[in-house]
Amino acid sequence: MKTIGTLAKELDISVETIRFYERKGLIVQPLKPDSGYRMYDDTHVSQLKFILKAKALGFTLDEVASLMTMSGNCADVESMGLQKLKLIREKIAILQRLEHVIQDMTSSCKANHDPNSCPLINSLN
Amino acid sequence: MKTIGTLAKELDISVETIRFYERKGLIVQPLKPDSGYRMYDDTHVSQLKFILKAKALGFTLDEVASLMTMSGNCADVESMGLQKLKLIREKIAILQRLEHVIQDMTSSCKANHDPNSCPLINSLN
DNA sequence: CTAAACCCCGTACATAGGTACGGAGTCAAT
DNA sequence: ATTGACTCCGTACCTATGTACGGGGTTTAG
Repeated sequence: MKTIGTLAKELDISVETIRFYERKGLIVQPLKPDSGYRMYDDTHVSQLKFILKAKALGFTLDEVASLMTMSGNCADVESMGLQKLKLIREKIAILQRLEHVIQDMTSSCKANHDPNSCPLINSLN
Repeated sequence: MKTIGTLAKELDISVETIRFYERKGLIVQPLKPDSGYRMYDDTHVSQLKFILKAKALGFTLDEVASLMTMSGNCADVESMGLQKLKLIREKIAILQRLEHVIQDMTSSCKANHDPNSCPLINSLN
């Protein structure tokens, strides 16, 4: 059993973040003995690790909450994963188009020798 | 000379957005004759188009503001473009890693026939 | 002339995911 | 027993980019 500060240090997040997740309903408030202090055990640790991993995969906190209640239904989980995958691929496509546009623009800057004009700016005009 | 509503419609943005850009210092408040109404001409139109194009390339409003004052210095503009390019490429790399991870996870969901466990959830635990 | 449509300004609200603050209670070490 | 570190709670604040509201003045069409 550890206090919130110890847990926070262990997971490398802030105390406030843990309390925030609790308020959001992502984790249940743990037992608070006489002291009134939250006391956490390994169950809480793995719950929080789950949240952090899912977050790292790009799931929003609301989605993480869904994932946690969904654990029984693999099909639902898969569908959520596929949806996220679609979103990720769309984002990649957009960014790659931007990459090319800006690549071209900066290349023309590099090739430019006219001090009185900037091709990048010009292409925005 | 057009009023703010006409301009907004022409650019397909809201009146509030134009006023917001003005407050942010991206555009200068235009002349306001007797009526007190903002009156815009083609200069304002092209300024706003510039902003919208730069925004579409992923520049933040603060960066757009810099770009607008930077127009004389092509090297500075290029450097900002390159910086943005770097950021875009980093984002792409992260998303591609995520893409593969989630792809693998959902694939193992599809291959799963155990109704009592979900590989995606398991890999988060 | 009147009513609808438009514009003014300042301010509050929205999102997502936290972060910070302040006053009070508790715990651990000396 | 005191001191410093820790925790409690509720609430306000933060970023970025707008959006919405409300009470008032203006313009324009009929």
